[in-house]
Amino acid sequence: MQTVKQNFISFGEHLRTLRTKMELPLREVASHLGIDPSLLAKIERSERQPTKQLIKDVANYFHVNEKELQNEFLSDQIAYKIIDEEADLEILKAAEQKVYYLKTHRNG
Amino acid sequence: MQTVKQNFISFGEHLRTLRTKMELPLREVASHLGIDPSLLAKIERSERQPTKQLIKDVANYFHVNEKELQNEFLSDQIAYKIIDEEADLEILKAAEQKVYYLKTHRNG
DNA sequence: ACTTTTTTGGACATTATTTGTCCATTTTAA
DNA sequence: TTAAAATGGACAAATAATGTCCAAAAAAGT
Repeated sequence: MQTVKQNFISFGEHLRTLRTKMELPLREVASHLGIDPSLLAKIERSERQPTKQLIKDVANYFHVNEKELQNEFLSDQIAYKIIDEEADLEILKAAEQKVYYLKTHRNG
Repeated sequence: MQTVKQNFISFGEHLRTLRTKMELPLREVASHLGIDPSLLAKIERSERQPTKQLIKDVANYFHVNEKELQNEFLSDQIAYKIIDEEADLEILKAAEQKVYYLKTHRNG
């Protein structure tokens, strides 16, 4: 049996899942991460954004892959942006092309 | 013959193309747009971001589609973000799924 | 070569946005 | 019903972005 990855879950929701599965209160986890419990709660609810350092700390604390968490957070940001700019999903394809273009044309 | 759309061109580059094709100096266009020539230059070079109002003004001034310019700018932002976070292009798919998910789950 | 116009780019004050904390209130569970 | 946990608003502090001014560099014109 393998884990089914639901990649429409936000970083915050994922974080909350990790925490609640271990039955830890905000207080406990926040303390280990060196932040205020209220801030942790806000991050879980996507009312605040995690810093890179926090993502790293979360990955260490819960023994999950850091890069995966980073990607998760980044895709959140992109999704939210598209929604509140009411943009067409087409722009993702355009963005992809731009990434290719920019990467192949770096330094010249 | 139809126009070939190169959608890896940034908003700024597009703007510069529009301006130079009409052989207008920064001074001239900036004045019509109500901004400093230096700011316009920076926007053309993607050193500053256009406001929504400016995108609208640009669309009017050059008689081009506003929504298209908006999308162009937005895809720039996403592309730049991916590049400087050194993120995997996979996240675009994840973002797309999140958009679907969030849109279908709005209000509940 | 000289002058004028255009463009670039740094410095900087201003404005806007985001962050993290505190604390009161609400919710949950014991 | 009381103790612990979670929420959420307010707010100061930190950070980031904006737009202007101006001097220097580059390009165009004579």
